[in-house]
Amino acid sequence: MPTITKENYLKAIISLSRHQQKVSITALANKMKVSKPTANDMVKKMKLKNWVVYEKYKPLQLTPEGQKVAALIVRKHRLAEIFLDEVMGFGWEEVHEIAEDIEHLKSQKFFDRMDEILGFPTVDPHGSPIPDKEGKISNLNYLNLTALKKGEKGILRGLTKSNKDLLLYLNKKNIKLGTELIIHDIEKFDKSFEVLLEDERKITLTFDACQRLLIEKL
Amino acid sequence: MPTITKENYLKAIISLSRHQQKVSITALANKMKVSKPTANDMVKKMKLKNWVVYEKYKPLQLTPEGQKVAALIVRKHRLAEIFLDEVMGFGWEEVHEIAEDIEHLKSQKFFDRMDEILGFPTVDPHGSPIPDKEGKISNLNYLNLTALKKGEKGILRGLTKSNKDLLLYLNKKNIKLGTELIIHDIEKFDKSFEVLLEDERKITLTFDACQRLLIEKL
DNA sequence: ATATAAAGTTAGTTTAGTCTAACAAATATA
DNA sequence: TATATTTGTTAGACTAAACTAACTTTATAT
Repeated sequence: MPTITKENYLKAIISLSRHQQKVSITALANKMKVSKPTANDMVKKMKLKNWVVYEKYKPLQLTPEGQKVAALIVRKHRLAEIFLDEVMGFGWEEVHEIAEDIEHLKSQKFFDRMDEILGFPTVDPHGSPIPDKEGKISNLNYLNLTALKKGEKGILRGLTKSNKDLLLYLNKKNIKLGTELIIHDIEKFDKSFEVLLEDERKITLTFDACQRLLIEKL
Repeated sequence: MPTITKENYLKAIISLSRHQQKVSITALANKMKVSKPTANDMVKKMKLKNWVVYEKYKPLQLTPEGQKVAALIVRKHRLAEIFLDEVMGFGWEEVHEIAEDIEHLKSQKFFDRMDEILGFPTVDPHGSPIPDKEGKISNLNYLNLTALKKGEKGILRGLTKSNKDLLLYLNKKNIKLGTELIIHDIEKFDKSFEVLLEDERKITLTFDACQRLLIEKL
């Protein structure tokens, strides 16, 4: 049984390995806001549980077993997020923090019932996929908005590296999951995107913002 | 900030002091399923936090401060129970276990929203009162069913010392919170109660069962 | 290629929560 | 009342998760 602490280390590792598949002790320590020796010790313990591949002085990686345990926590997190949003009426920008807490609950029944109430969703309100009960992640491979060319059309399906500010920004512009976007123009000098929305509004998104939007191309 | 462990000790103490106002170390150790030295140490720590009044070799008691902290956990527990029952469709007999886990969540917002969704209830599905946000318990002083005399009428408002078997038993007889009961007769030799229900059914309840039913007298 | 910086490790300490073994105090009972 | 039993305490040890200080490897940069 993973403790809450170890669950959080696992989450930190998968989160870090989304951007670089090999993870350093220092990166992990920073993410977890602990000292390097603490992260080091914990990695050794996780190795004993066969959750990570690790050799002294080398970067670490999750084992398939570690990935599964991690995916099941992510599953709980994301189900909680949708539940908070859709059933309890919390805003898109406040669900993450509460879900951080809920994801560590042990009751399997509780999450199964959420899943059922929500109609067995496969993507959460941030648009990220929800691992199934076996920890398998269906890879829907969405594109980055910056991969689209002038004139192309897509639907917002998710966000990467989402944070409060991005969520509030999108909320303000009334852009949600499912919103249809057409690339009207791309400004050469700063790579900003002029995007046309369903309701005919034309808005400008910085390149940085576009990099965070996951799109299903139409 | 109470840790989850200390929260559970507090809950154990209020639970024990419902039946005897002074609580012994041994009773606490048994309730928490830990050794006596462990309970002893913990009581010392709780004394430092000013949650209990305690002198060596004497029974212990919660301070007003300890009572408040405990009441706020009970509040979370009971809100969770109703939410699980009414919103998530769990059965009356399965909510307790899940709520044991949920009650330790830190997010105030989460419980406030539950409270709102449920219409600010003052009694939980087991019929026990819900402490308010300040930890105050409105004492509705319900009577024990055994306090009623032949011919008297009451409404089931709660249960004491409820357990799975009692809940299943009442479920089977279709007795719920709010069910109206009339004392039809009291059997002298075993003190069992013959009770008339709203739907004209006449059922027999053992004295033991009656002792667990909290009634609002009409 | 060597020196410096960055990254990782070891050793020793701390706090929370748990244990067992042994002893002391309070209570019950012959 | 004296003894036995129950209850409570002390002492010492363990594990998980954290820390700092000091040292070793590996990487980087003249």
